[in-house]
Amino acid sequence: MTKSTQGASSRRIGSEDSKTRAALLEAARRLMLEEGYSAVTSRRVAARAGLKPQLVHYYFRTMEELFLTLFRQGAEANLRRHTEALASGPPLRAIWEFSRDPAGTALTLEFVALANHRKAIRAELVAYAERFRQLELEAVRAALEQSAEDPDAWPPEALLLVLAGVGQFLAMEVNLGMDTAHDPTRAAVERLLDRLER
Amino acid sequence: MTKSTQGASSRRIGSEDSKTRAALLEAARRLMLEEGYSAVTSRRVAARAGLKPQLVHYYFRTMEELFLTLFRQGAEANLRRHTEALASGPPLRAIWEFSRDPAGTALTLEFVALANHRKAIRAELVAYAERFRQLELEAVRAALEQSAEDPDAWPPEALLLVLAGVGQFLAMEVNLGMDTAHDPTRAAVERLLDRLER
DNA sequence: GTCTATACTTCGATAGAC
DNA sequence: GTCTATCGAAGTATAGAC
Repeated sequence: MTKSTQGASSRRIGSEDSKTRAALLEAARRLMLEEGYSAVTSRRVAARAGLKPQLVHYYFRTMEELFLTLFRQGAEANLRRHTEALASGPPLRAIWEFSRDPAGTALTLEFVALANHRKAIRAELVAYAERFRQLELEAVRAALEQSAEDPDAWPPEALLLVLAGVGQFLAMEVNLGMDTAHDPTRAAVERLLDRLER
Repeated sequence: MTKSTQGASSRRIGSEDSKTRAALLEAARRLMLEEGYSAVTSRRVAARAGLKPQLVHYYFRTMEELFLTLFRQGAEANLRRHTEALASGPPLRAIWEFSRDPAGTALTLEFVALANHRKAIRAELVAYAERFRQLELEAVRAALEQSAEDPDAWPPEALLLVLAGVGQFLAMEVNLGMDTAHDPTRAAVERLLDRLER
């Protein structure tokens, strides 16, 4: 279902557990974070890893395949970490902290920009985003049931999107070097969380 | 202060009110919206406008100058429209509608991604973002003074960032084709606005 | 004031050597 | 299984012709 009808290009490809391949992925990840997705070219990735450019196309059929691999790797890791965080502490706070993390948000934003005009990447991104949403939604529902809050005023869906939306918005601005109106906003959200959790 | 110490390149540049120049800018805007900033290359912009690639560099010293011009144009127009909207109707609703507009958000997102690794563009984007924030903050303050809401629980700063953050977040997801949990969130925000305005 | 001929660099990708 | 030689297309930018 994944490598089906596409570019019959029968070129040979390197094994998935190659050390070189891992180095290329790591170089790509850093480049993307530091200079944006458009800096992730075969030549620059290779240079960053101290390798020859052609190696990128030995381990990845196309640049898109490299992007997809990079995204899946990060998304799976995040999914694991987030699942654990939701289980081991107050879940609403976990969602808030996760959403407002600047480094994570920077990478996400690059992938969203990329996804906006690359079909395959959008499909992958949306699929993972839905998994995150369901995971978080369950956690928020459980948390709200234990609180004395009126669920009609702010249903779990709305509370989740407020935490995620405001968190990511703040993180995005922090990455740009902005902080106007951030302090009172963070404080207000923290008060809300205090009221809802414990 | 703007075109100071930089690339002494004494090349001649076309006049700002040229029809060709406007066509190039319009082509660039469309490309950026439809395929992202990385599709905005001199060759593609020209092709889109039905012109020769070299013309891009006659009207703009560098591609960055084209991006800056494009951004300023849109930002100024938005500033005018938004100022008007804030004055002519319920301001909190105006902010909410403005923030959750998918087309506007798509362009903004591209510029943010671009700004994350281009100094000059970041400076320009941050400057305009601050002007927007001050403008909106005044409007929110005025609106809250007329409502019976407790200003300590949700100060103007926090209310503004919730409306802007959640709105943009929803718009971003809409652009990706997502809508899970959107309806209850929109409804909750609308109820809040109903309570605060009128 | 407007546009073109042209130079040089970097891009993704493949076929074939070890 | 791993890497290199090489190609054609596309990128930015400049100098100079009209």
